[in-house]
This record gives sequence, C-alpha cells and structure tokens, in this order.
Amino acid sequence: MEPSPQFERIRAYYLSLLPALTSDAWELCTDHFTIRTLKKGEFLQKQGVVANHVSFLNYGLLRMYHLVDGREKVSEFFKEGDYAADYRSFLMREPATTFVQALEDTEVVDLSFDDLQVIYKQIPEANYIGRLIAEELFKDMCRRTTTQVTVSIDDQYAAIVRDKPWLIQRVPQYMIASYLGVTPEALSRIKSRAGKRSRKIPLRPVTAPVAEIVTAAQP
Amino acid sequence: MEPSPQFERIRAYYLSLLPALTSDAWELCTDHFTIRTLKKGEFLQKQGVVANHVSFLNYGLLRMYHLVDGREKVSEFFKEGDYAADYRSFLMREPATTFVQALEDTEVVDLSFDDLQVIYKQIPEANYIGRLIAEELFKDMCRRTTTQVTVSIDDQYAAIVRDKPWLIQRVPQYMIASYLGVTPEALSRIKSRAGKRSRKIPLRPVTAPVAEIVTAAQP
DNA sequence: CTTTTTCCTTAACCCAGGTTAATAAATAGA
DNA sequence: TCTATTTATTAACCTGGGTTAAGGAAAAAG
Repeated sequence: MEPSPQFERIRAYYLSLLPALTSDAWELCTDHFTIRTLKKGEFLQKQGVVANHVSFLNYGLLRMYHLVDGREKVSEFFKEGDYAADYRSFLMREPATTFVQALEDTEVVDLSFDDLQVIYKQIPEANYIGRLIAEELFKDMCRRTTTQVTVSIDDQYAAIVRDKPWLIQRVPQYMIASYLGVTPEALSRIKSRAGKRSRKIPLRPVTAPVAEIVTAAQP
Repeated sequence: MEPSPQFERIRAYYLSLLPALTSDAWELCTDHFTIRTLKKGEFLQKQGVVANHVSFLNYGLLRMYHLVDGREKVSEFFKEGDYAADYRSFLMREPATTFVQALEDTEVVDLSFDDLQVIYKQIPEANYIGRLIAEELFKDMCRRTTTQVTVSIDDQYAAIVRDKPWLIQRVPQYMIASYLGVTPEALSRIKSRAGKRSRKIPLRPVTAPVAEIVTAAQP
C-alpha cells in the first residue's frame, strides 16, 4: 500500500513524538484513520453529544466554545497540525459541554475511541504517545491558566498580535475578544489604548525594561 | 521486604489505575520512592526552581499559587490522596512559575524525574499509568476552566460549600477568595448575598428548578 | 456594482468588584 | 490567662468592563 499524502502530516507528528515508530505500527494506525472534511460553519462537535473522535487537522481552522445562557464563550482555537476534540468528553465518555465549529473549510484525520483502544491494546508504545499527547495538552492548559492569572488583558492581546498573528488574520475580532474573556466593545477599547501607548512608548526606559527574573524566595 | 505502611495509600492508587500491577513492578517503584514531611508553612516547590519531584500526599494539605506583583493567586489545593507538583515544570524541565506550600503538616511520597524515567524504561505499563494520570490532570483542568466560564462566582462558592466542605474547614477564607479569583472583601459580599438568598429561596419555583438539559443544537 | 449582512468602533450610562480604611472576631503566642 | 497577630466583615469610594444604542466599515450576496 503506498503512503497516502493525507496521512503525511500526522505521520510526521507521530514520528516527532516517537522516532522509533515502526512501519508495522504505523500501518495499524492508518487502518483506523478516516478522512473527513468540514465546510466553514459546520460542527466537529456539539454540546450534549459524546465526543467519539479525536481529529488531527490537515488544514483549516476550528474554534471551541461554550454556550452559556445564549452567549458563546470561546475557549480554544485549533489549526492545521493540531489535535482537535472535546478531549474531556472523549476520555470520560460523557456528553460534551462544548461546540467545535469550523471557521474555514477544514480537513481532519479522524480516530474513533474504540479504534484508539484497539491501538492501545495492540501497540504498547501507543501508550507512550498517548501519554505525551495528554501531557502536552496539560502543559498547554497550564500555560493558558498562568497567562490569565499573570498577564493583564492589554498585554495578553499584545502577545497575541506579537506571537500569533495568524489568529488576528483568520479570526474575527469578536471571537478573540471572547477568547480573552471580554466583550467586543472592551477589545475595541483595549486596541485604542494600545494605539495610544505604542505611540508614546518610544520614550520609555531605553535601558532594558525587562521583567525581573524571579528566583526562589525564602519562606 | 515487608510492605511499608507509608506506601499503602499510593499502592492502592496505582492498583486502582492498573489492577494488573505486578508485585515485581511495584517493588521496582518503591525502590525509587522516598518519604518526606513538611511542616505547616514550608514549601514543596518554589517559583524559579525546576520541579524535580512529583509528590503523592499521604496526609496533609497544600496550596499552589502564583505570585503576581506581590499578590498571591491561589490556583490549586492538594490534599491526602492527591498527586502534588508543578507538573508543568516537572515535565518541561523549566523553572516553576508557582509556589506550593503546606497549609498543614504534610507527609508525601516523592518520586524524582530521573527515577520516573527509569521506571518508564523498565516497566512499559508505567506509560499506561502515566497516561491515565496526565489525562486525569487534563480532565481536572477542563472541569475547572468550564466552571469558571460557565458558573457565576456566587454559585461557584455555593458549590464549594456543598461539594468540598473540607476546603471551608481547613483553608482560610482569603485563600478561597483568591482561588475564586476575587478579593476577600468580595467573598464577604458573596457570603452575605448567599445568606439573604437562602433565607428567601424556599419560596422559589417548587417544581424542579433544574438546569435545562442541553442537547445538540442545529447549526 | 449595489445591496445586505456581518463586523467593528465610539459614546453614555450603570454596576460589580477592587481599593482603602476602620473595626471586630478569631487564632496563636506568651 | 492575656496580648498580639492574623483573618473576616462592613462601609464609602472609584474604576474598568458590561450594556445599550447608533453609525460606519468591511465583507458577502445578488
């Protein structure tokens, strides 16, 4: 069987986690993969439904959000190369609390829960990959939580502009506002504040206004 | 070697995750475990230091917090039976961004990063346990995030009183306030509001004021 | 290109929570 | 026990973000 180009990206991802991945093991994986496409606006996941797949994005863009008394609260974006799912629902076999919707036409590699369990049984190393993926997701959530507690909204937005310009390019402002936990109106204010700031700031301390490096303090 | 009573609780925990855990594998684990005690106020982890252990709590109580311009922001509590650590720092081998401090005299079973890697090498099933633990931590963070987005502060506090009375008993109010993301003064207001509410509420809709069950909506 | 819809911005008003301060209650130390 | 320190409460004031509303820009539909 010749390698499907649709599995190349996920193969590279698995190899990056487990360079020793054998071609036998890989074949077994691809037996369980299925390709699916979503048109802009379609849903990968809906609230109330148990997530039955994890989906690796070949291309496209998704958003995850909660619906809380009529309002959408964006919690995550997924782009090409990411694993997307309500992983909590997938793991717990409980109805999802979130929606995951395509913001662009998107192609994913699906793997169902049952198929994944088969893989875990038949390929012990899969547990290793599964561990690394879960750890990676955990780290990401830690990063997010730390940022929310640690960084002002204004700086969080500045960080997005600086570090994730693709978000600004591909996602409407009101979703980014929601992601930051504020209203679109508030994000407008943030942006106008940022505008004034950056016009003034050149006069700021030229000598390294670096964040202090915090070392272990005494109790 | 006769079983140490200090490892009984963690043994039960591992067995709950992997009933098939062999005694050989368990012996190998205990070879790497060390017992440590912390007096109230002492630190398990300090900001700026790479977390070198994961610590299973035999008894006691810990809090994890960020220090952001002089203020403590509590992000987590750990009690007997929990695994405590700055797991992000532990996994990434990067300096911790958090402090973890004992709120009571505490006894932990330590496992160092290097020892854990040895265990992962020698016992393939360990990856399975590691995966489940990482997944569990991920699920907990999801729960927390969902709650923060979904539930009002007043209801979050009510939920703590209802579901985690041990938190109320063992932790000062101002730390719970911090955990909820508000000031102690705000928590006082929340409590007084709750007082008024519960005195009035008996007159509320007697016919099942249940949260609507949300099913998959149409796109 | 025009129309329609979606998205963004600005302004005025309001309010929950932060801030400060003062007091009371509870806990720890002597 | 009594004192000192920590913790909790309450009130007055202030501020930043929510809310509402309206106008303008941009994108999609025709």
